[in-house]
Amino acid sequence: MGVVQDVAKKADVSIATVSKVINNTGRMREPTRQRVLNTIKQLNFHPSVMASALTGKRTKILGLLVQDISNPLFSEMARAIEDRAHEQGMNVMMCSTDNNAEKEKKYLELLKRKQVDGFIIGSSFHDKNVIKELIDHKIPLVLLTQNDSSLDVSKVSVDDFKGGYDAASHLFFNGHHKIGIIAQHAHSSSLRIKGYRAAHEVYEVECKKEYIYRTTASISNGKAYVEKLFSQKATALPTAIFACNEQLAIGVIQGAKEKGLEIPKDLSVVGFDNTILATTTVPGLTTVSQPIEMIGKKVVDVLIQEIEEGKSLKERILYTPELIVRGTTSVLKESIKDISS
Amino acid sequence: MGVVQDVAKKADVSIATVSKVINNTGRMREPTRQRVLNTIKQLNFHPSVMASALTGKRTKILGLLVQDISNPLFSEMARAIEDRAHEQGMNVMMCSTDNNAEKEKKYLELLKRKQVDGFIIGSSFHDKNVIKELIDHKIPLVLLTQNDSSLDVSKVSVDDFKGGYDAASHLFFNGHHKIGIIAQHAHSSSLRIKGYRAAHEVYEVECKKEYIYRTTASISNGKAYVEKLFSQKATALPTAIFACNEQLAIGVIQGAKEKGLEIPKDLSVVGFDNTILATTTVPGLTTVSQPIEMIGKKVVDVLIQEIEEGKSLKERILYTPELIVRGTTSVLKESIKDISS
DNA sequence: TTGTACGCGTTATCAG
DNA sequence: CTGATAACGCGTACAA
Repeated sequence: MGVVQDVAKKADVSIATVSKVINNTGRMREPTRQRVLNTIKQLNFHPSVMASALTGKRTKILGLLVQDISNPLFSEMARAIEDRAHEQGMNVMMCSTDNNAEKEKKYLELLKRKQVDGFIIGSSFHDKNVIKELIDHKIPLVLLTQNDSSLDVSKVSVDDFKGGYDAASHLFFNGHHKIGIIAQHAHSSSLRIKGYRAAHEVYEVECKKEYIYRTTASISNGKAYVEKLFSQKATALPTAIFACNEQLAIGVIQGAKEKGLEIPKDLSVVGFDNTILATTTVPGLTTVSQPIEMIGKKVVDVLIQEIEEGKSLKERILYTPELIVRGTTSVLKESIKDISS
Repeated sequence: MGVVQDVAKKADVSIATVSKVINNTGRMREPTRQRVLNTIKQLNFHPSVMASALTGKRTKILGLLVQDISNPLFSEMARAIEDRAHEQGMNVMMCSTDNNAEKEKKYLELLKRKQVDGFIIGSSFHDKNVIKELIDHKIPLVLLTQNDSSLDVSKVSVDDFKGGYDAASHLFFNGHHKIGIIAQHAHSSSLRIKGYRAAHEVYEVECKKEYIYRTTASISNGKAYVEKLFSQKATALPTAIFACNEQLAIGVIQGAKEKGLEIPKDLSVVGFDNTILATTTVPGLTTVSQPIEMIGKKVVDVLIQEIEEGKSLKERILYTPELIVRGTTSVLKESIKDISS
C-alpha cells in the first residue's frame, strides 16, 4: 500500500492528477484517468484519512457518547448507528460516560482532538457549557434519546411523555390505582414521569410522591426499590410498578419474587425500551417499545446532513413509542370484583 | 483552541520549543518551559492527533471488530475494553462484522486507512489471508475470545475446552447421560464441543452426533433447536442441553417451555458467558462464566504493549472459566431412582 | 496537466 | 546548552 507519489510515478503522471482522479475533480483525458485508476488498484492504494483531514477534509469519524455501552438499550442503539455510519463510509468511536461529569468532559476533549466530524450524544450532560462550547465551535452534534428543550440543537428520541402516559394508562385501564414508578436520573425519565402524572390526572387518581423513585439504572437498584417500598405499611402498597428502564424492571421483578409476590397476580410491571431483556423474562415483560433501529439510523442521517451543510438543522425528531403487552401486567383482581359486584 | 504557532507566538518562542515542551524532549531553561506550559493552558491548546500521526506518531485509536456489538457478551466486553483504552488515552472504534466475510474485509480496510494503532479482533475471520496481511504489514493485533491455533498472533480468551468440559461434567455429575449441545459457528464453540466430548469419554458415555447442532447465536435459533430435537422419537431425547451462548440458552429455555417442559425438572440447561442475560431468566441460568472484565482489560494491555514494542508478543493468554450453578440444572430424577434402588 | 504552496506538528540540524 | 530554522509526511487545491 503505497502513497500518492508511488502511484504518480508508476502511472507517469503528477500527484495532482492522482488526487484529481481520486476526488473526481478537474478534467483529464480518459486514458490518463484509466491508467491512474489501474495503478491505484495495482498498488492497493488508499489515501490516508489523516493526511486529507489535515487539509480540512472530513475524518469520517463520528463520536458516540452514551452512558454505558453494556446497557442493552445503548448497545442495540450503537449497533444501529454503527451500521448506518458504515453504510456511509464512516466509523464510530464509542465512549461510555457513566453519567459522570468528568468523563463527559474528558471524552469530548479526547474526541475533539481526533477531529471527529460530529458527535452523537446519548448521555445527559451535567455541564451544559461543554455542549455549548461544541455548538460555538460549530462542531455538529445531535442529541440521542434525550429530548432536552434547554439545548437548541438537533435531537432524535422517542416521545418519552407519551411513553410514560401510555404505560400508566395501560395500568389504569387494568384497574390499578396505586402505581409506583422507578426512574433514572435523566431528562428522558423526567418526561416519562410527566406522562405518568398526566395519566393520573386523566384517570383522576392522586399521584403519590412516595411512589416516585429516581435512581441509576441497574438490576440491583430495581430490587432495592421494591425492597424499600414493600417495607412500608401494607395499606399504601402499589399494585403495579412502571420501571423506566428494563434493567430496573427486571430488578423489580426479581425483588418482588424475593418478597414472595407473584407476577402479574400480585404485582404488575411495565418496563421501557423493549430491548432483548424484555423478551428473556418469564413471563415476558410488558414494555414501552422504542424504535431503536429507526432512531439509530435517523440520528446518523441527521448528523451527516449537518456535517455536510455545515450548520445545525435544529431538528427535533420524535418517534412514537408502542406499548407491547406481554405477561407482566394483568387486570387487578380487586377491580374485577368491583365490576362484578 | 489554537495551533502550535499561536502558542509559540504568544509564549515568544519557536514552534520547536513548544513541541519539545509537549513531548518532554530536548532541554531548555525552566522558566521557558513554564511560560510555554502556561500559554498552552491559556489557549487550551491540544495538538492535533491527525497532524502528529502524519509524522509517524500513533493515532491512539484502536479498532475493535466483533460479531455484533448488541450481543451482550460483546457489549460487556466492549465496555471493559473501552474503559481500559480510555485509561491509556486511547479511543476505540467499533465494527460489527456479523460474521460476514465482506464486512470483515471492508471494516479492516476502513480502519487501516484511519491508521489505527492496532486491532482487537473478536470475530472469527473467514479469510485468514486478511489477517495475515495485517501481520505482514506489522500492524499489531490481538485476537479476542478466539483461541485459534492456526494464527500465530497474541490472543486472549477463556479456556473454552475446559468450559465445555466443566459444563458437560456438571450435567454428568447430576446424572444426565443424554446431553444435547447447541453451538455457534466459531472456533471457540469447536473447542467447547471438544471439551464436551472429552467429558463424555471420562464418564464413558457415547457422544451422539445427532445431539450436536451448530448455528448462529440467537434466541430463535435456540428455540428452533429444541423444536427440532423434541420432534424426534421420545426414547432418544436428551435430558439436558448445553448451549454455548446465552442467547441460545434462552432460546432453548423458551422453546422447552413452549413444548410444555419444565426447567430444570424435565430439562436441565447450561449456558456459557455469564452476561446480564444469565441473571434475568427465571430460574437463573446455570452457566460457564468468562471473566469478561479481566479479558477486556488484558487484551488492551497486550495490544498496547505490542504497539509500543513494535512487534507481536505472540502471547496466548487463557483465563479459567468458572461454572456458576443457578437454577436451570438439577439432578436427573431417574438417576436418583437408580441410586436409591 | 503539472508545479507548488499549504495545513500541522515533529525532529534533525544548525546557530547563538 | 538553549532555542531557532527547515525539512518532512501526505494529500489538496490553485496558479501556471
